Amino acid sequence: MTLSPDLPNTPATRSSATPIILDGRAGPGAGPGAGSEQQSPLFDGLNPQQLEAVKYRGPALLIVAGAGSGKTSVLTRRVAGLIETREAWPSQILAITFTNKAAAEMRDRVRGLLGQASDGMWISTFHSSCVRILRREAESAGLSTNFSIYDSADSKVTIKRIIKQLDADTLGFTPGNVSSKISKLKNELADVDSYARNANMSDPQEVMFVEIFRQYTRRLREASALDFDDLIGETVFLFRAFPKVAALYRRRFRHILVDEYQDTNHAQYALVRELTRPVEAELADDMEDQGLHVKNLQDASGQIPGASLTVVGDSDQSIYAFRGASSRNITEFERDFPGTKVILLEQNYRSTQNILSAANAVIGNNFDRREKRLWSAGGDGEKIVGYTAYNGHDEAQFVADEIEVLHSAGMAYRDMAVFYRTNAQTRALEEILVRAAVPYRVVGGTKFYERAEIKDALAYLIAVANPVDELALRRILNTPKRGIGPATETQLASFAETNGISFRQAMRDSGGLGLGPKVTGAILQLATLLDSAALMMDPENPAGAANVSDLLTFLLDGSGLLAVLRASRDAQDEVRAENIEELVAQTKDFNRENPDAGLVDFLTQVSLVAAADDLDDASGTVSLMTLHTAKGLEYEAVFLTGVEEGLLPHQMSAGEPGGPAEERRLFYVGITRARQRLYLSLAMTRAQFGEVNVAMPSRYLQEIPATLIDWKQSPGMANSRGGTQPRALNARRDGGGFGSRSGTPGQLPPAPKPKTEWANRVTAQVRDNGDLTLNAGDRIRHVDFGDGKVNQVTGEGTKRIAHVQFDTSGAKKLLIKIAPIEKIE
DNA sequence: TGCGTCAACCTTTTT
DNA sequence: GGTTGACGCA
Repeated sequence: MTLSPDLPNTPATRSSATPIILDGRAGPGAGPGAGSEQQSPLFDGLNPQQLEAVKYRGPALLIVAGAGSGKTSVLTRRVAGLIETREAWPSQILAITFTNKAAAEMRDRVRGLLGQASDGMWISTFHSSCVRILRREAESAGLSTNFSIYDSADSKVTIKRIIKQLDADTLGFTPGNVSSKISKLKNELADVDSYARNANMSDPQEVMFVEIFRQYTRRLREASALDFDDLIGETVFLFRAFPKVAALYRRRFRHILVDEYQDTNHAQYALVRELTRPVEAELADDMEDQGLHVKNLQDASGQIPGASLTVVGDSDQSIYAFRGASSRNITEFERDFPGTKVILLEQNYRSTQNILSAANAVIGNNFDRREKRLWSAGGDGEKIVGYTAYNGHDEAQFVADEIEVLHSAGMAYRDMAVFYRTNAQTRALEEILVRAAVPYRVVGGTKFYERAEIKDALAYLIAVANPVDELALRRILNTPKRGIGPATETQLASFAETNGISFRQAMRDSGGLGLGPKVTGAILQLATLLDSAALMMDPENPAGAANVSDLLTFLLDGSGLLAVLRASRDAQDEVRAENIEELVAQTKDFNRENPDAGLVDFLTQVSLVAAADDLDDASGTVSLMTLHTAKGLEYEAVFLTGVEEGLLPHQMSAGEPGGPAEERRLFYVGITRARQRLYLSLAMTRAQFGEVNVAMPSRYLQEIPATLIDWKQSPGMANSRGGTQPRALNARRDGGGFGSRSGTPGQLPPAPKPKTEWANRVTAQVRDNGDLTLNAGDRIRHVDFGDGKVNQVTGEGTKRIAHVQFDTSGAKKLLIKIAPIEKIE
């Protein structure tokens, strides 16, 4: 195994001042000697295309960057170059990424290159940039500066209420389909009115949808809230409606860089367009008169030319079409921005040639793409390892075993990742990884800020920050339980509606509603709590201007939210209480890191965290994530699981135009994350909704040349020997068994080393062994693995781990407390 | 109003 | 397999 343990093997340990993409793995031709006239370390070790991409100057630059071709490095050096040569002030640069993590990484790297000189740049996500603009320009935008940001769950709750109120479910409307339709429309910059103008109003379905959309829009406005899509759309509308406001930002940002351009949707495209338009001479002169110093920016005709635009993208990695992303933006870039220079980066510095060959072969099946072939100077490397498991647990066991093999060969856990198509697949993986005592982290999934108890606690903060946010108020109304039921809630809501007052005011006035004294008391108490909390944050109040963590503590104490959870005997509530304490700790961190920031800033940051953002490179654990989350990341070893029909490509994608092609890109993205080792695994049966279904190998597997894969257990083998004869694996497609497509019979060779049949057949069985004590030398019997000898016991308490040599299943680590084992003599 | 039980539905991917 | 909603009872 060539794991090259001597190489600097994590991104985290690399100094950002070194040529990041070209560390010890760089091949010939990429190293020094690419030019001798360069004085700046910015140009060190770049290949000719990269160098050109860093140095080129012009109105528009499109960098078509294949996976692993060093685009982030190019982008950061380009930014640094603009500053170093004094072509731009930091404040004139706007760099946009898709995730906060990518933004943070770019910021760090630029800081590594420039030091303090990088302060003042805007390096952030589309959404964060837009929030920043909208809060600054709230007055023009017709918003309050403290507007709430609704995540998709918030939107769905709101829509659900509207559907219920309108009885629209009888027409087949669900929160899911309505919210995705509204989202699509907003991504196309449509609003209710523009949609209604073109709607077929003789269709009752259509009429109802317009009504839902209208009410949704109204509710958000009344709550002073914007949903995710609004953040972009409203910024575009703001710029279009207020040329003077737009001119401020057009003047300010002279260099705009957009990463992952293939994943921009129409609204984001429009935003980029608006920002890169020139400022008309007349407007520029006005600005000069107001003391805004634009003289040196104006050209001969007096206008301020549009900002220079650099976009980086790869249509082969476009995986967000479902969210309205359109690779049209990248294919039509040259037409949209005349005078564009296009640079292709095809040399890959990440993966072995075997991995790249597989990736190229797979993506080559997508027609209608610009031909691009990744190549590496780093050598073939190991073969891809394939494994066909009996079921999801067996697959997970394979992953766990291989992780341990890699780990004992010297690879750190943090350099390994397990990918899957759907979040539901984590269950089996987690069960096995816990049992096998493999340290892991699930990235994304049920995110911290999406947990119910965290949303409850945050709703208290939101209710203070934005008193008219009815959604937040209704969430906390009876959380923790104070005897305010749905009936009372509805009464308060209609009381507010009929009197034209806010829900919050209705709570304050609830004394006159004739509700029971207990209920009234509870409502008034909550209203008072929120009012005094608001006073704490009021800058006018001399004793006020409390920080976020003080406020949160005050609200938790006053509401009893935390106390109730602590008092509960439910073990789950214990976890929930810990989560809330974690949130308190986070507010303290926030205060420390952002001494000048307030409540609204904290809530904004929380609203915009993405799955990949909480990924901690230093955690020392294996990372588990969806293929979507994996984009932009890289690992020494990658396990791509569930490579089955129905999962990858996913069932749901089959009906959608371009679905299978997008799924193929997803597979491609997964493959290209791997540096040294790639594992592809699938299961013959997979449990779904507690039901076991037969799975077939993914069509994409056949697109990888057989010579690149070393099957430890091939689909064909599993078919012939796994005792599942009637369920011939590829029967539906060609009847010839797996791999006999289009005249290439037996593309997949039989497995070289027939292992013990289903030695790994693993069940989901878990037990609690309580106080079972094991010592080195003991013999044990495992439900799945059979008998074995304990070599060593490590760890303490509930985390004790037995290192066992099984007679037939090899060496494994087991978490003693929950492993299905017993001691034998 | 709260709580228990049962049934339905679910799962694509996410800023 | 796990959550959410409807329904019925205290």
